[in-house]
Amino acid sequence: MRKTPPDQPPLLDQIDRRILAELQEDGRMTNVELARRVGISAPPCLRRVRRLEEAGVIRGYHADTDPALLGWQVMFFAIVGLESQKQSVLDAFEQMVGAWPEVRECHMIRGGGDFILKLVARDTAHENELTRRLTGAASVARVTTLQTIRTAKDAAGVPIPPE
Amino acid sequence: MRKTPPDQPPLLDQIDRRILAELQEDGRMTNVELARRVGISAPPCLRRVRRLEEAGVIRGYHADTDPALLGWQVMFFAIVGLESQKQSVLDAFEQMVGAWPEVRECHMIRGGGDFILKLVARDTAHENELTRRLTGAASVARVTTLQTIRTAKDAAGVPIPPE
DNA sequence: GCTGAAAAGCATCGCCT
DNA sequence: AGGCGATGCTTTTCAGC
Repeated sequence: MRKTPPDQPPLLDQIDRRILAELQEDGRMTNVELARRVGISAPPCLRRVRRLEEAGVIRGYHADTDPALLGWQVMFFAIVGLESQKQSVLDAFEQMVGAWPEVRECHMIRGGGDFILKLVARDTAHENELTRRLTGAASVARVTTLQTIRTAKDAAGVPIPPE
Repeated sequence: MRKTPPDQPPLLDQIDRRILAELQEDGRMTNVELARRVGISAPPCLRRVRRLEEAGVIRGYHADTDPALLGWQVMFFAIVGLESQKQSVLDAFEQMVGAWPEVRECHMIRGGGDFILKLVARDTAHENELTRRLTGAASVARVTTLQTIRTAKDAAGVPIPPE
């Protein structure tokens, strides 16, 4: 089957893409420097950045901090299976782990009733305690943890395609 | 090169912690606004930020972009087991996936010879292709993929403890 | 360590091409 | 759409506390 829709006027042109790539790399770059790098002057560059922010393409800017230097020596993933796929159970689980500061990410997995979580812990004892809290939580059927011992890659953002 | 950190006294005081919490939330906040929020004037606030950057506590700043709006409709994790735990095999695998733009994170897992990867794909066909590329890569023994269908939480940075 | 003033640089607006 | 020039803020340095 052929592709259905003809391409609309590209919402993002080449300059927008370069802006996004630059700001994903250094989100605190000044607008003047950004404009210089993408080859336009500062005012239209700022207009483009604002437009990208308002369109939701840029959702925000965040400092990237070193977990170990802040006392989070352990990072681990947890794959959590629930006993039910009822919406109310899923929602309750998301709400619970959403309130735990150690849970940094929570994604529902295709297939039903499973989640993958990314967590930080101060040390192994803390990790064990968090795992026990997960295992013992309401509606949790099984928990598998994967402790990371080395991060070979941790890239910001997503690839910006050349198009 | 080796550097011995001479830090037994609290390297981070209460103000530093508030600076980190604010910049994790909004990495593009002006220094004047940051200083106002943490209750000091701008010059010492800027000095503290520079010190945190130079100490490696702040590793960088990144724009947070919307994957779906940039054409990455699928996010998934892959748990990859290798056939060997030899260092040269582990290194070769890390180097290979490190060069794939679709691989956003690659963590070695405790237990030996396993990795967890976070990837983005344009669509399900692209996801399948990436999975096949992983499965067929040198030294890869098994691949389990977990496609995310909903992200309930995706927090920036790490918790800043009150201490 | 902090404050305050001052110089340089930046963000941002209005207007023009 | 992009660029130029003007204005007000912000950043940054430098004194002095």
